[in-house]
Amino acid sequence: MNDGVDSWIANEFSGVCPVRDLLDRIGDKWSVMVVLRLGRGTERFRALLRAVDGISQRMLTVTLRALESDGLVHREVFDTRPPSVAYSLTPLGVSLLVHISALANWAMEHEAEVKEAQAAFSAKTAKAPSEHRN
Amino acid sequence: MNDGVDSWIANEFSGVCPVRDLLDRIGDKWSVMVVLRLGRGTERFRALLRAVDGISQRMLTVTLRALESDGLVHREVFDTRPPSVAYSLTPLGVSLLVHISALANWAMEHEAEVKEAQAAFSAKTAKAPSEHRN
DNA sequence: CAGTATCCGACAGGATACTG
DNA sequence: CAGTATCCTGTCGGATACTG
Repeated sequence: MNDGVDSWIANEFSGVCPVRDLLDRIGDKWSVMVVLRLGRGTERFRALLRAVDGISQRMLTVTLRALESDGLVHREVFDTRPPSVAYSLTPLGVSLLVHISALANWAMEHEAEVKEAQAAFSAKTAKAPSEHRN
Repeated sequence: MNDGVDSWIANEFSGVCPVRDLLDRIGDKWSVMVVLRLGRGTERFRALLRAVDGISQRMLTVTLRALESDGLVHREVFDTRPPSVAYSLTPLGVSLLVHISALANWAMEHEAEVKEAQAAFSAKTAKAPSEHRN
């Protein structure tokens, strides 16, 4: 199953690698959120803007362009009045969505564990340094 | 399978969500690379520094601290001369590694498709704008 | 509605020097 | 070796205003 990554990691691991590329793309602030949302189905610009909470118009445009250029998102323009543009996942995008969803699920399942670990870590580091209070 | 994310997306999708949190953590430049590398087994600071190509000493420290505080990485100090510190994945880290590896594999499998899409996109956008040459 | 163009602040992260 | 402390730059991304 993991033979692909495994062998790659075993050899040189880094330098020029597809994982770095992938992260440089969808590792940004919004890509994953947009892909997840589009996983529900085709959606228009405005709708996405409202759905993906906190994203600015500019960043939605930028993100969609990037995803489109990577072949993950399909953009279809309808010459209506007022103009309308629909975005949807390409088959490639769907194939990625699977893994992203898995990651999202992991995040939800282990949310508590992470918070617990953070609390433990804070407690541990709080007493370690010779407390220099302000 | 996806019912977790799905129902969440269906409701409000965004706002405060575990996926945002996860991305804010491991969505940075190095976390995923380090986790992938540690997936091979315990490794010491220097070794990691050499293995994860391109990372600076500072960023390795910062990244490891973050991963440790999230409970994904375990840090063990050996009081030797010279000092030695070993890093390894916690069970939680391993559970995440599974999905990250899947993503890494996806990246490798679809590397060509993405590049193809990018070429097509460049070609398409190259003629659209009223070429303003430098 | 669906963008594009600017401006700008915040912060991620690289380089370097120093410590136990 | 395994860090910490500083400094400094690039760029990510938010706010705002304008266009077809």
